[in-house]
Amino acid sequence: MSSPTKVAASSVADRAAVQSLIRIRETAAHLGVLLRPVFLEHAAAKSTFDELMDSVSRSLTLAAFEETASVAVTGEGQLREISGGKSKISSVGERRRVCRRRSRPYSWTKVISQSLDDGHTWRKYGQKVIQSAKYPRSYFRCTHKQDQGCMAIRQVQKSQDDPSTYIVTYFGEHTCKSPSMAPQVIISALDSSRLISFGVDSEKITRQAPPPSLEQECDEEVLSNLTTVSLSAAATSNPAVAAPVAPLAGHDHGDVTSGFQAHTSSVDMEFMEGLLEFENLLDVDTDCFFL
DNA sequence: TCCATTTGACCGCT
DNA sequence: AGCGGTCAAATGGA
Repeated sequence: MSSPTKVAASSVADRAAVQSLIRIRETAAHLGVLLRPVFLEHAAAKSTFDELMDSVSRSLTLAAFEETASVAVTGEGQLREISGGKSKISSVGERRRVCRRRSRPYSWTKVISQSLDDGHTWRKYGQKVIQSAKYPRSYFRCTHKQDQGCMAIRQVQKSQDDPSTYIVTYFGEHTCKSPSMAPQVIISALDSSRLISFGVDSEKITRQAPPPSLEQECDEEVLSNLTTVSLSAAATSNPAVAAPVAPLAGHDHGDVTSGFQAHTSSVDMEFMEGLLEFENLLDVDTDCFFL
């Protein structure tokens, strides 16, 4: 164990490095958006750009992990109190749970043009008008949260630029055993490889996500945060991601796939919307580790 | 009657 | 204090 001071210093350096990488990626992502028409015509330009984004993403992921790890080592005493702070008990009584974790450091975003059917069944649990956003944001959780403790969550919002497309942000991974598993981005923070992998790896899914108790929402969220998801340009070259799933009638188990139904066609992985989430990695505290 | 969606209110985080 | 995420009662459809 290194001294807390030393680790703290390196943590500051790591953080600065990560922030620089985030800026780089932000800029590159902007560029990517601007060059979209060019990419349509020049596949080579697209693949080069993808490579660039991939490199940045990987660097960012690794740097963020380093930073996260150092926090994990030193941050024991700085654990944020989950249920602490203001625990207002409203007149409604104890209807509300005090413990609601917000931190979801790992996410990835898709911009999809027609279908929101990703092969999973989602249940809408909220909708919110977002400041400075034209369209409201809808909140979905996996239908199997109750029966299988699946903590996958997604947010859907119409694109302001192109209302015919939706910006879908996923949080956590599916641990449910849905027969219509869509490709998932899976990695365990405890996985020594620390690599980003796209595609289905059912072994990892089942192994890393012990079915949590349904009454332990807070702990469940900690578990879900263990899933490291990084949006990588490599995803665009992965057919499994580019062509998610066949519609397969959408409804398995008799559940209704929530949201705006249509048929899947093109799925573009976009980085823009995922960038800010990545910054959350900086704020990831020891909640993400079993300590 | 059951289940998904809607929506206002609550609450965490910055 | 304000914004965004979540809860849960109300509502509606099958």
